[in-house]
Amino acid sequence: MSQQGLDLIFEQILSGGLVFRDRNLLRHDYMPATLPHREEQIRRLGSVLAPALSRERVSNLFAYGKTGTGKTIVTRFVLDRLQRKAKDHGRAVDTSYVNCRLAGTNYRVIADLCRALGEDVPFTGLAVGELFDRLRNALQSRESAFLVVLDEIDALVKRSDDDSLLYELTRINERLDGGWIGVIGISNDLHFKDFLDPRVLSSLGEEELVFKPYSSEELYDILKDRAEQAFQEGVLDDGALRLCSALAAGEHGDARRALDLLRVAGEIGERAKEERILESHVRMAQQKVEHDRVTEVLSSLPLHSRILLISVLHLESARKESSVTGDVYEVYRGLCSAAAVEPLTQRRISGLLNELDIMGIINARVVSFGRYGRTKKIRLGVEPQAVKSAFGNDELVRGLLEYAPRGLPGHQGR
DNA sequence: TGTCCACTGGAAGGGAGGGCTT
DNA sequence: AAGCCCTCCCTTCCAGTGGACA
Repeated sequence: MSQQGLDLIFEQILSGGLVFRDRNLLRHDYMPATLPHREEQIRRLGSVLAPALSRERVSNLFAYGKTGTGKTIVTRFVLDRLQRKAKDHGRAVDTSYVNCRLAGTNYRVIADLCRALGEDVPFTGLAVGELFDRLRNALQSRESAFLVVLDEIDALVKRSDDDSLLYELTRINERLDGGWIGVIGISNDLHFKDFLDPRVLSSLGEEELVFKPYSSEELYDILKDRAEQAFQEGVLDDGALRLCSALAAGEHGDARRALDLLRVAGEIGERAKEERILESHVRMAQQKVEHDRVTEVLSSLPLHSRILLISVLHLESARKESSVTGDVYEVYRGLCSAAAVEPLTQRRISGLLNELDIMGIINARVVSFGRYGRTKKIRLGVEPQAVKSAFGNDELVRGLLEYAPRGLPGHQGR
């Protein structure tokens, strides 16, 4: 491309481009001035948290609903307004937002909370009890209200199979006479409550807030609101907007998904130098969004999961039917020895297969063959081509893609 | 009706890699 | 440096299981 051509692209982007006026409005972390169809939840959450302004303790709250139903943005929205109000009136309200799935462990969640209060803590090494002490001391010395948002709180409980963190957090106020802590738990698993200790549940679930999936019409309103400012006038076809809403509504009313589709559709049109964004662009966007998700997940897989996935791939291309755990494990061991890698045990592989299943990369189903035992039937859940291209950069694994394990077709499936 | 297969999945624990306090 | 305590990733052990078969 000539330097002039490149210059032109940059200029176009700087002037907002032919398609977009401001594409950032279509990102899901963008905070709009209003949140359509969530007035009820905003009011409820606002009234639960309002006492914080006068330093009174607030009830803990538990918000649940599926992904993209506005839980996170509503919470952030209300906290943001609350903090502004507090500032106007010279009151101190500290807030912290932690995504428990990203944080990963109890330790890291509390460490994040400590840091939000200005307490410097190491990323590992301390006893959890010690961290709690530090958190308590920080709260005590600040004498402020501390509102904590624990997003994807279910990940924490399920992973560590231990809700002591939540128990301690909800009880921390009992031993404080200066500041206090209010917990807002967010979960997209509606059955999450079943995992909780009744004591935690009664304390955390003092208030409950439910986020229903958006309907297609509601999504349309949300998208229209943002699209009007995000796109240049007259660029976006109304049919494209309707299709985005309908597709996302089909996927449990996910606003995040709808915004992604719209943004990617715009970008596809922009790159093709189209003057209008039509339904066809949304269809292409849908494919691209899915492809990107798979590629991202695949490229973040650790070595053994990669070898395992290649084993499934080999079996599937050799047989055209689903394989069982034992067969997959055998091929996996073969590949490991070809790559001079120490294989993991079958128990561990069984766990990895479950993980791949949850991610949607394979489909695994427990079946019984009666006299011939009980096992998992395993099929690849993504396009073989996607696996090959995602692993293309991995020298070690790329060799295994070409490697033909011995005795594959002769080994009959049942 | 009992047996038996090929696993599944829970539980416990080891050890590597890390940091803290004394 | 020693003694703790943490997480992460893994192994070992083993009870449990659905359903075809004798």
